[in-house]
Amino acid sequence: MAMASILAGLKPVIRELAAGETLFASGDATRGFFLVRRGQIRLARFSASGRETLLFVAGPGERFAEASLFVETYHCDARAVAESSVACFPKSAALALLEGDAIARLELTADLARQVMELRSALTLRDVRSARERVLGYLVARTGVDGRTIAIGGPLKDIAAMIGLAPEVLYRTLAQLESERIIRRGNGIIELT
Amino acid sequence: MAMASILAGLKPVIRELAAGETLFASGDATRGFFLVRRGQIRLARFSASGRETLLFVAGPGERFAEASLFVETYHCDARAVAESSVACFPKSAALALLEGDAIARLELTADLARQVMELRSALTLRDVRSARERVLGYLVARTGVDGRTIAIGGPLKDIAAMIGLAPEVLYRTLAQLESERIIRRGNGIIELT
DNA sequence: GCAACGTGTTGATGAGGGTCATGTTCGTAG
DNA sequence: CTACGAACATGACCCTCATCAACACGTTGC
Repeated sequence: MAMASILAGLKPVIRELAAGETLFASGDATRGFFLVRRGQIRLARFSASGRETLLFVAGPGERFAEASLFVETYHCDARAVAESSVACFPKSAALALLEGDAIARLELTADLARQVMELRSALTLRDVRSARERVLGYLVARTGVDGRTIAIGGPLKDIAAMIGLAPEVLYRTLAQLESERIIRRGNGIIELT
Repeated sequence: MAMASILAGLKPVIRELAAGETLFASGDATRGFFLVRRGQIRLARFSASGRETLLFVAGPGERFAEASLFVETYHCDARAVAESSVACFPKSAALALLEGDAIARLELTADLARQVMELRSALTLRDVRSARERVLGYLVARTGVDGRTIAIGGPLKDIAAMIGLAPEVLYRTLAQLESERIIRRGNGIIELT
């Protein structure tokens, strides 16, 4: 991951969380940003009326609350869905690194810019109503340099969640595309024809 | 807008585009990032098979291709949907400013972080299947400091597009919420009760 | 004044994906 | 080797949202 060399310059504090435990709450003073090592952290916001808005569910390898580096208090609640382990990168050290190290600075900015691009792509993909077209759009966007093959890392149901489809619908759609010879599947690989 | 003071340090090149005109194409050397002044710019990617993936449609006041500052070539096509005017902020000047000016640097990074947060919120909102809950989630997320009122800028159909609903569905949902006394509407304002 | 246009609004309809149920395959722990 | 669970797969049903249609309303143009 691009952030590795940045993170290497910081001393994260490892924090273990039980299922349901709160990492931080809305209004708390920001301590820094986090990286999920194990488990899942759920970021949500509660409105005045008590209604909950789910913002993000961070899984292993994912960072969250990066934007907290630039604000004084957290604007959402972070709670562990399951028993989890997170690395906490303190705000002061991260900002100091951002001030002093030109490489780290460019890297963080570039990484954020890349995230913006990816998120925009993901968001636009959701505008595609048809499951068939959405799946095809996802596959096309994820083709490697040859423009034909897609490596499947992890279970299909995760992909389904990522593109906003029920797992069954993704299974069905892939099966249909395969029967129409539009894709070929095998061994963690999908190939467009 | 947060970027205003950054942008002030650069000398944008104003470019007028006719409807359908191409601003840049995939593979072109990156010139910088852009700000839409008037019209709409459509960012899309074409796969090897000719299939198109829509990435983003930037409207007035929106920037795009910020990530191009950190890569050598554009990874998508930018075409004007309608007759448009864009400001082009040259890559070299933006990067130099990012190197030299600590304030501008923090501002750009903070702005990108904020965008990441917003995009994540928008993406998560799409996971809400029910139109009713999605609209409520959007409203709650957009409440001002009082936690009750939402200012409506622009037509409702734009909001519908933003949250991924057909305009009719949004009209209906708002009407229903109003009839249930959950919201009140009037004069470009929606109030939660 | 009227026509043209876009937004907002509501009704009727249908297709498409969600959900539930059931079964199969595969990997892994024991 | 077996047992168990998770992912994968597929069938059936249903509900919801997209779509089409018709219309009201305000604005702009001539």
